Amino acid sequence: MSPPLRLTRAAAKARTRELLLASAAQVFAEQGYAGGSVDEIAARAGYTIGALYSHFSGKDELFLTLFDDRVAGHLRAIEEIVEHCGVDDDAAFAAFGDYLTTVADSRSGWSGLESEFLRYALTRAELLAKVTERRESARDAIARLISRRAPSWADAQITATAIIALFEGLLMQRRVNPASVPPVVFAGALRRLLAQATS
Amino acid sequence: MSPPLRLTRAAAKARTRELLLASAAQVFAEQGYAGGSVDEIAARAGYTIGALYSHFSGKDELFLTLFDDRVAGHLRAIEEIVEHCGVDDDAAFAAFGDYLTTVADSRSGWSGLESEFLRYALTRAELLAKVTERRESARDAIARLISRRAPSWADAQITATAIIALFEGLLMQRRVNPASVPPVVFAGALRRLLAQATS
DNA sequence: GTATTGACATAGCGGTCACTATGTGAATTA
DNA sequence: TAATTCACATAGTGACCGCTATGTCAATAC
Repeated sequence: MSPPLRLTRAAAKARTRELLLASAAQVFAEQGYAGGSVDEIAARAGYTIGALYSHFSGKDELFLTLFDDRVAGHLRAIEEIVEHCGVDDDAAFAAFGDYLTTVADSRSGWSGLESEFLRYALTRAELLAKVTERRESARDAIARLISRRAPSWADAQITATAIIALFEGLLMQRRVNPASVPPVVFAGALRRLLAQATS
Repeated sequence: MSPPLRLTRAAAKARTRELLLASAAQVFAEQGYAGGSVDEIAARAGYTIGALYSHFSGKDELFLTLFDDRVAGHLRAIEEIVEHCGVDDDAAFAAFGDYLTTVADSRSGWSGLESEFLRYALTRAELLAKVTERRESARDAIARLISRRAPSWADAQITATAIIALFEGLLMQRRVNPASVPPVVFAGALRRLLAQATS
């Protein structure tokens, strides 16, 4: 079970990379993107910035890698819901609500990070394109999930956007004061957003 | 109509303060809280940092002053809605939706700023208390507006929190891609959030 | 065993930023 | 008019940060 005392070069490198990423996730969660320094990220992983820069081109790429992992996780989770629930919308929505609740419980440190990075990217066209692409893929996965109940694809996309917006905002508020946003709220708000508009 | 060529000392000071605040609002909107520098704020107002620091104790106070003005504006607007619509909930909600739409149109530069500052304040207890106080006063104003339709005051507060969360998130998304969040969405999402939960 | 590679460390560069100590001159007061 | 005040300017200061140039030594290749 314990790691081999001697790792091959490749294995050691992969391990270092993972340690750096885990450290970055921690530091960004605690101090934000602008607030977290690459020195601290490296130090907490047990390395120096030299190591960090031999694995990542810079702070941006470090964050984008974490962002990618996260989006990929969401996509996988949603895909599983779709496969598992088939055409049973109610079950799918319930499972999605549960998923959001779980994420809210376990990843609240990420709250606000995406929007901070998004704002930071606003004035950097290349970066903005990358962030936008990832956000849109997440949005469209949700839109697919709810498209059967929406009048149109465009409407499903807008509702998905609203779901993401709501989720991010609630997550932030939950971080400030957990008591004011019990986890069940996520599922409840989702149900209301998905209710058919009556006019 | 034109300002007097000679201002009294007090009038000149007040004018300087307003110019600095307007400049700060612009710079923060463009570059965020961390990203905007006090030097640039002073320069854009036509002054130097010496002037800025003779009016405000620092960057935090500058932002908090703007934040106060903003919250005060919201409270005033909501109060007007309450007074104007009386017990007619539908009219009040429609007016509130209109208000949100107007704000979305005119103040999208503010998007993300509050949550950035909130996160920044998370590790500064004194600052966090001030920000939280202002946010709660805004939340409670909205909660009062919708309390008649909510099963309890606590529920009204949670719904108000969700409304704020949704609004901030949509505003951010609208800034990234205005086409993806037409203004009418704000009123629509509000209506759905206010719909009675059916189970 | 010798040569080569490359993962990571060390030290520092250039830049920015919030904030301060101090100066100055015009408005105010007496 | 002479003295005083104070709004604002000038010129730093120290700290931090992202990033890079370069060194080192152990793992690998031959």
